[in-house]
Amino acid sequence: MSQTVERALSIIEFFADRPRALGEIATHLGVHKSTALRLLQTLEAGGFARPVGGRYTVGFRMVALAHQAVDHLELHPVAHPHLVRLGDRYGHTVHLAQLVDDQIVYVTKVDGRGALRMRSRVGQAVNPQTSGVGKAVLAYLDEQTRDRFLTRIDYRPHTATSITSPEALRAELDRIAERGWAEDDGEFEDFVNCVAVPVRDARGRVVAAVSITALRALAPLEQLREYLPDLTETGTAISRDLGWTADRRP
Amino acid sequence: MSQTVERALSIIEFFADRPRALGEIATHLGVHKSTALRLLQTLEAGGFARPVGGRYTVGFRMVALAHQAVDHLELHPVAHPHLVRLGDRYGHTVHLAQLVDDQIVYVTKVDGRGALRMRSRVGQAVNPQTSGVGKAVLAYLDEQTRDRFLTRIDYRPHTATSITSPEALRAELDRIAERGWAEDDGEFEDFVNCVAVPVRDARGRVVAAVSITALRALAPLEQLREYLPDLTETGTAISRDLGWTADRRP
DNA sequence: GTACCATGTTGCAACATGTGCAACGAAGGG
DNA sequence: CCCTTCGTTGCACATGTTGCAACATGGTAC
Repeated sequence: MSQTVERALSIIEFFADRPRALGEIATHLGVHKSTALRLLQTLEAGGFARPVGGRYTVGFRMVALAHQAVDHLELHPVAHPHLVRLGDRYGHTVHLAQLVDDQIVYVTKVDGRGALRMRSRVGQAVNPQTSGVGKAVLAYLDEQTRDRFLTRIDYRPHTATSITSPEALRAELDRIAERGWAEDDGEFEDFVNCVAVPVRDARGRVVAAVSITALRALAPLEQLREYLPDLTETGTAISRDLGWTADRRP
Repeated sequence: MSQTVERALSIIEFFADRPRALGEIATHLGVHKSTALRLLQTLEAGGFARPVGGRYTVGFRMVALAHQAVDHLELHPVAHPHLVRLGDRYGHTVHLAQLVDDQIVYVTKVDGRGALRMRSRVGQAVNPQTSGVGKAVLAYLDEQTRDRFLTRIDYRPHTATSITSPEALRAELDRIAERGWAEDDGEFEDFVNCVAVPVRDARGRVVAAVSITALRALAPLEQLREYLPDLTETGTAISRDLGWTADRRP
């Protein structure tokens, strides 16, 4: 493991939050200003840092590479048009989260038409137990993988409706697997709710989930549930585009 | 400048293109496998790399940081809803490109409803002379900045309609400044055309441009020009949201 | 079944590379 | 005009990075 690279990455983490001056960065790392400067110069030369008013931020080369990476995820280009259609029709925020190794990560996001934007971000890992997409994926995982998730989860409640024990979560997941869709009843932020359905790959395994999210004040769960036929159809359409055919259900 | 960090960034560039195996990466850098491995392990630990089937790709932490950075650009959150509205209404691809230092960079992109997607990418620098957004920004720059752009440009033609000399470009920019909008008549790829208008900040300076882009076969320039009243209104609306008022024209 | 090749991984010694220091220049405030 | 603060440069030292050789693993051919 390379100390120098570790420091460089740590710098990026630091100024991604907000632009930072050289001095700040040096003290943050606990190194001499000259050391920080040389790392920054290297990052800047590579387009990973960019000076702005005497401070440094994330450079555009890094942004472009990250977007390129998302485009390369097989799911993103396939699913995107479907999500846009959903967003168009209902005006609420639409998410696609994908199972990647031991995480469930937002891969696409279509903002709703309202003035507020959800805090979620593409590339961010979701809380499996407090989000619709998380539960929609968990519900269909094989025993072993699901258990690995269940034991790693931090069950501290975010809101009054949060699921706070593996047992409760397991029961909820069974219910979800049976009826074919999941919901988030303000379990992460009490003023936000959503409905979600799974997405399958060519081998019939659930690899992702699509959700429609809205402020409770704008569209309560009862209303979101009315979108389920369309949402389910969208989930199936994406699955089909990925090569799935109904008869190959595992 | 740090050689180690340089190598690490070079690795990211390399596997962002497509997933790469350790051996490939080592020979690409011209270093020993063990060296490449340690750099990769560091990148992986920091979430900047991610193993996938014996190869490495861009990690999700890096993606999340890049998205965070774009959200922090003042323009992006302000302009995004306006662009979505345009995309909704016409179904064509909408771009927002911002002037950042000595580059014009795509900051937001709303994909059209067609099956094809434009190759452009958020974070990518645009060709100033062959794109609508590029020319719409150039047209309003102060002499000095504009000239710096004009001399740095590579005037090799991309298509039959490309502008191939500083003189021709300068004339075109004057025309644009006069009428208030720019167009790209297949100057980068002959089957793509677009119209673009400038966006001003609170001080009245042009800092960005919005464009509607479409395949010529789908919507030729004559049709795109019909969107100009709406597009102009959108540009003005974004400018107003940035604090601009018509009387502060410089 | 075995031999072979390609691939990724670890321990170690050598030295190239990154490090902190001190000194300098520039910019801004009292 | 002095003083402080911040970024930048040159240099000597030693720390962290490097390549090597040996090992481990998995796949392929015979």
